[in-house]
Amino acid sequence: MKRKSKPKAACCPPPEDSPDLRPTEGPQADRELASFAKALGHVARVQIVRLLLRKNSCVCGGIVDELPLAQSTVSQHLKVLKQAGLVRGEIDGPRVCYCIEPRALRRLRALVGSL
Amino acid sequence: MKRKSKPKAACCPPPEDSPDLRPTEGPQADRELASFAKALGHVARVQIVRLLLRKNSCVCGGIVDELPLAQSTVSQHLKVLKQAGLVRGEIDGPRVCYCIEPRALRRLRALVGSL
DNA sequence: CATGCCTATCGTCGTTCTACGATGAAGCGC
DNA sequence: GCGCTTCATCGTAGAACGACGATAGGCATG
Repeated sequence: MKRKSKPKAACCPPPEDSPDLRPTEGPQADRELASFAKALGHVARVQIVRLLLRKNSCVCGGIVDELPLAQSTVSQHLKVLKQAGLVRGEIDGPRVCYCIEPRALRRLRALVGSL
Repeated sequence: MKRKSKPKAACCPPPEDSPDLRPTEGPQADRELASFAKALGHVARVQIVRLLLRKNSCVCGGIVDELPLAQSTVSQHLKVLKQAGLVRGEIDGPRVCYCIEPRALRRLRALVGSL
């Protein structure tokens, strides 16, 4: 075998279209929106999200190659995105596969749409 | 006359529906989105935006009464929102009338929608 | 003109963010 | 097992943020 021990077709789950019943207004929604917005409040993190969307298959730390930032800095940005729930990381052997969390993205769109 | 010297029906312009031709991707769009997101990356500022939307007529510093923050702090948050282009302030006699900038909001929705 | 209200700005203090290099932990291949 | 790659974490330094009180300016009212 060349590289990957397990092919593991996709670490990123399919879109899945559950309706999401949570309200888009009220104090809780405000906190949610602020949290998402804060996570996206840095160009590097927006670029990471865009990168993960473009290659809908998830890139690992190949993100580092795309950004003019040190590996540790990128790792920190990924941590922020992960804590905000926008991104998920899955361990795949020696590397980590990051991908967008579609539910969070839909939630964000709903919250922004409510403005 | 009791209070206001000029009735001045609305300092907030009508919705106006110009198409907005700017792209929703690319480095410039990333910076824009990050800038908007940063401005909304604080609960108080989300609440201010929601407040200004609810009373579509624009409240002035009555915002201070609605938030558990000092007047100077609210003023700073308004400044951030204004610099991000999300909000506009118009001087109306002794007070200042703030209102949402609909174009910015639509732009934000478009940018988030492109994710 | 003097007073009072409303707002912006200044100065400050503590916290958080952003970036980096260095170090550590985990897994794969030889 | 040994080394290599990959990623996270630590420690640090400088910048930016968030909050406040105090202060200053603008504009109505008296």
